[in-house]
Amino acid sequence: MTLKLDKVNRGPHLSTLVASSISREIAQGRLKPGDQLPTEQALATTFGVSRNVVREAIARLRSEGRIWSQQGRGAFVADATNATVLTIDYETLQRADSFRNLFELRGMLEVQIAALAATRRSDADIAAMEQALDGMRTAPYGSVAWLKNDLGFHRAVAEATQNPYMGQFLVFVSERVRESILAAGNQQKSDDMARTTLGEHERILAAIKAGDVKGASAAMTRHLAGAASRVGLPGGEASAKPASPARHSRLRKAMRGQAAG
Amino acid sequence: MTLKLDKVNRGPHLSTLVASSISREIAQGRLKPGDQLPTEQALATTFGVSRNVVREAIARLRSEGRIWSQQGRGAFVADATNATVLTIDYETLQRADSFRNLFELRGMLEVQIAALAATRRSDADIAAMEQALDGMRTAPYGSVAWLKNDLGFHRAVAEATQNPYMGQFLVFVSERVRESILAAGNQQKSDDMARTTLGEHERILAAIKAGDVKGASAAMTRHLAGAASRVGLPGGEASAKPASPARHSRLRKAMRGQAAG
DNA sequence: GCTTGTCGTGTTATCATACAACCCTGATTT
DNA sequence: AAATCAGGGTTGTATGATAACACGACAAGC
Repeated sequence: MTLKLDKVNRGPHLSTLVASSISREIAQGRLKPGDQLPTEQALATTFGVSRNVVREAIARLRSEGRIWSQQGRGAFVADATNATVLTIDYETLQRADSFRNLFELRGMLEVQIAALAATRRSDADIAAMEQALDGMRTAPYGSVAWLKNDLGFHRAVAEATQNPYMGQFLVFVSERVRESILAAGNQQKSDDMARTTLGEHERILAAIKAGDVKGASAAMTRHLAGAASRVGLPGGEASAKPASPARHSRLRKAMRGQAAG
Repeated sequence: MTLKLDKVNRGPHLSTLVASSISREIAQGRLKPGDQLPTEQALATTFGVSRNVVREAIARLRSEGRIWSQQGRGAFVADATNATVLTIDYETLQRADSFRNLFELRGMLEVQIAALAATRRSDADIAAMEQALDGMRTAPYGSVAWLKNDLGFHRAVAEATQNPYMGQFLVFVSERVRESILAAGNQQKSDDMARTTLGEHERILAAIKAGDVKGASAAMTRHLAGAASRVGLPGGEASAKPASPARHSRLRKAMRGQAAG
């Protein structure tokens, strides 16, 4: 497990290995923005693969905005801000602080989205939320169907903002959070949890239905606090509300260590 | 005259065209999750390109989590939630409502981030913000250096939350907003704007420095409202520019026979 | 001196072909 | 009937070749 990757470890495709190898060179600063990559032929020989595989890796990195290439000149490392895609790789997801940070981001989005949804929801949006809630009622807690409807509810809330990017971002973050939970693997189920969770959702729906902005965000905040405790996070800090101000120095130190990874 | 070359020629690669074509088929529902894609050979002949090009496109879509493939079987459309990357394609960016929606999302993030930053900022974070502000003071309004420091300020605020994902998401959204502004192409500069914008930033910094949560979010809200009016958002909207006439090259011929886009 | 045109070299973009690894199906064998 | 094996189809990889393009060197012309 200490071995990072040299030959056959992760991706079943050689192009994946080549791509992550180059990607790591960039992330760790051995290839700086503006630097020219070795030629495809050179990369092919150094990696011991065909030029075709190298090209697939390059195509992938180019689509991610990490590099750009021009015919006749070569391939160059792009500026970090030019990344056209937002991606969170699987490895960092498995870290405990990543989980907490992602959850915090999700909470920030959810609370604001709930407030916005309360002002813009349509009848169709309400119907979608109710349908998702029904799906949760009939499915066992924690089952695939339950999770699907849970996500569906939150997506319906996001779509009630009439802003498609809200749902897009929220689903993306939520899926990362879910993967992170699965990676941690510490979830215990009980009928009690099912009832509590359902009740939280119902309160959110009621507030949105009533057009109660403050009530919607408050209900969502409570739901997130409950969800946090259910997955073993220290509670109510999920919202954007300030928590204990005394702890930020210790927290900062922890974050500095992470930034190096 | 200052020559602007920001408009990069988006993907003159055949693999890019093939990838977005397949991607569109998925997005518009003609290819549903679980469906099997045509074979690489079939795609190559229908697109009129070599199988190599198709493979680069497939590699790209696979890295985005849109499809998955298995040797000996074929390639299949993945579930939408399995997407490992969040991407906003260039075409939708040019629509006026996309701009407005993105701006709204950015504002939601910024305001919450500012509030959180006011509770968690460190001395180093403050220093980074001040440095960015200095950079804005010495650069002409709207110049590359000015924009760089503007983004740097907001990134510094995001990093003051001690949550790396905040900066990651905010920068991503902000860059899309900026591209969207460039696509619209209607920005007028004045020294007045420079002073106003700087003042708004200074108030944000002061509130964060003082640990004033409500003040920080209020100052950020004001800044965003000002920025919105400066890019002509509230009453008038960013004009939707018609697509520039595509240069006629051999490449486009490969796209014929493809569903109308 | 300076510009302009041409050419050669190196690199990427694309094409074409071949083989290996693998999956699936169905006939053959046990 | 069950296990085995052969065959075709598909993706994964390798290899070689050609076209398009960039860039510097060099010579020709002013």
